[in-house]
Amino acid sequence: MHMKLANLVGERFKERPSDCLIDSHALMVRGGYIKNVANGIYSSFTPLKRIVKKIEQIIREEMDNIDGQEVSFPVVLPASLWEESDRYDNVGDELLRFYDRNNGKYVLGMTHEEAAVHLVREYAQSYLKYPFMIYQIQTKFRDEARSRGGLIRVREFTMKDAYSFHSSQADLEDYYNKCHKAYERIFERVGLPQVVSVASDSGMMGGNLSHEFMLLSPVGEDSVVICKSCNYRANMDAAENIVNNTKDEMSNPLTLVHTPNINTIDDVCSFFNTTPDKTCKAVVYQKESDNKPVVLFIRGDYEVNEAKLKNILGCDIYPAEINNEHGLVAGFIGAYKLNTDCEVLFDRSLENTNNLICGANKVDYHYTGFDIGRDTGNVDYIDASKVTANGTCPNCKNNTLEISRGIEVGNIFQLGTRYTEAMNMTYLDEDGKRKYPVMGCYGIGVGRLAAAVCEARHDDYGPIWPMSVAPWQVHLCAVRVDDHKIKELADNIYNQLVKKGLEVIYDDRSVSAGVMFSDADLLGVPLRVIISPRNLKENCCEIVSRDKKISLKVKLDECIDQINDLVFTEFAE
RNA sequence: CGGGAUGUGGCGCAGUUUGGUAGCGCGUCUCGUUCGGGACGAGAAGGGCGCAGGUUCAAAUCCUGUCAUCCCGACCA
Repeated sequence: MHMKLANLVGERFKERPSDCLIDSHALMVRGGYIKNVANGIYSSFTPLKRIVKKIEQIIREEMDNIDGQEVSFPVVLPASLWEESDRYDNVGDELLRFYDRNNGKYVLGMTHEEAAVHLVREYAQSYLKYPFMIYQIQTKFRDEARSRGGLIRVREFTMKDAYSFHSSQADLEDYYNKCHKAYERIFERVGLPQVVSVASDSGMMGGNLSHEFMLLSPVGEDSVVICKSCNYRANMDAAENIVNNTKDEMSNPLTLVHTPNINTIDDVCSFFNTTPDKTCKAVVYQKESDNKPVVLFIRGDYEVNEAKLKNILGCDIYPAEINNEHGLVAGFIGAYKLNTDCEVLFDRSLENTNNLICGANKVDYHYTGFDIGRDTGNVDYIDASKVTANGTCPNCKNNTLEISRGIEVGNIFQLGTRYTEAMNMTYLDEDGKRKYPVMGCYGIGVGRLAAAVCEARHDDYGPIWPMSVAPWQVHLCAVRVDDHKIKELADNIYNQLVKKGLEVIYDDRSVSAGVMFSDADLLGVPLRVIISPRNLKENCCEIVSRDKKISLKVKLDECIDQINDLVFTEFAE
């Protein structure tokens, strides 16, 4: 089998495609790794396919290492399975629903909890069968509202998803920790030791404890809260916001002020010549369940964390249109004497505040001197605001929180009995009683992980793949193949390297060195071997690493062993 | 689903304001000269301007509709 660059299907581009915003996307297009087929749907060329295979193999080894058994679920699932778990109607539009020729309802699998339960519920009827974990590496489809960033966020993608089943919560927790460690090994082996785990919001998966594995990167889509003083790390959606207010010594009396056309916090601040933290704003949402508005009061300088609010309300929410019903006066909603039949909530950012400016529930009027304790009586405060930079750490209480962006490359969930109960999967326990097994689930986006490696490890000229996932181990360049001696020698070295069992891409095109090296940069193979007249004169070949850290001249009769050594020692990460 | 932008040979773009029947760079093919970081010369192929209507003697340019892509937001195991 000859793997010559001249025959490699796919073209490489000199120029950056205009619609590629992030580097990994641009380099994967420029390097002939991917081609867009439709919105959020890509084909892969051979280089990416080889990378993905290696990543999958690493994942497989680590999953098998924690006693996982590889299985395969269908991509197309009957709606009835999703109705059993009550998700058919509860998951949003990202679940692609369709009908077959007999008008049967089906969905494209976006996650496989139902299929996993379906596969094992007859088998695992005795406590003696537990625990066990099954996993697959397979295509998922999620009809995302907006795909972006090349392989970072797509609609069709390959994912490793694992499902564990336990006869106790304690056993689940034990396994969860094992899986956490396995994930750390996976990310380290693919060349991303810097991936961190953060506490996360469980979202549509249900269940309790969950973690996300994040590659911190400015192009990431998630906000991650990290404490500089301790090891607290959480997704913004799950981060508790701690606000320590101190009251002014004197509470001024409530004073009605005429504020014509002043209906945003910015307007209020410039009108009163003050700052947003001295204001109380109202944010109105509508509940998905009954469409009723919910009013949340929050200090003017904080933002609503909709994920947390959603969890508190127990249903989906969306921004409300305020049409001056329910006693709500758009732009002038205030907590004092708000006469409404809506649910009213107070964020903890308002706890222990006074002398704030708030709306007066009357067009063109605000109050100053609002003292929440005095003017609204005793209210309960909820945690529904976003953490801010330099906020207080919920763990160590220092004001050392930082906010970064992160690419979520994997996650792990303690699901509990959410699915086994809904789908009536039970087993007989030691004590003779019928119980619901406890589940965990564990995902890694394979394509996204490849993109993340590229994002974290590249220069202006191309990706710098680690040996563990590189499409080839050695990139052999024959400069000046019109010289018969060069051609013969390079062919010979190629054959010897292949005979050694090395994965070699061989460039014997009759092109200028610049073209050859640029293409090699785009393919990002860790070791480059250069045969050229110049080297031949010294009876040498040149071995350089893609990251430029190694550059050697090696005698020809030693080069095969030397290359072999480098691949399996120096670069064996 | 809101807001913004863009669709012109394989890729990157100009031309649109002021309608006159499409151009540049890269790439591709042929020949020759070059040859260690995207060489040079000569020649050649390839698009009718996202799509559908309309206005006009004439539309890439104007109008209407529609589709697609990208960006911001909403949403998201």
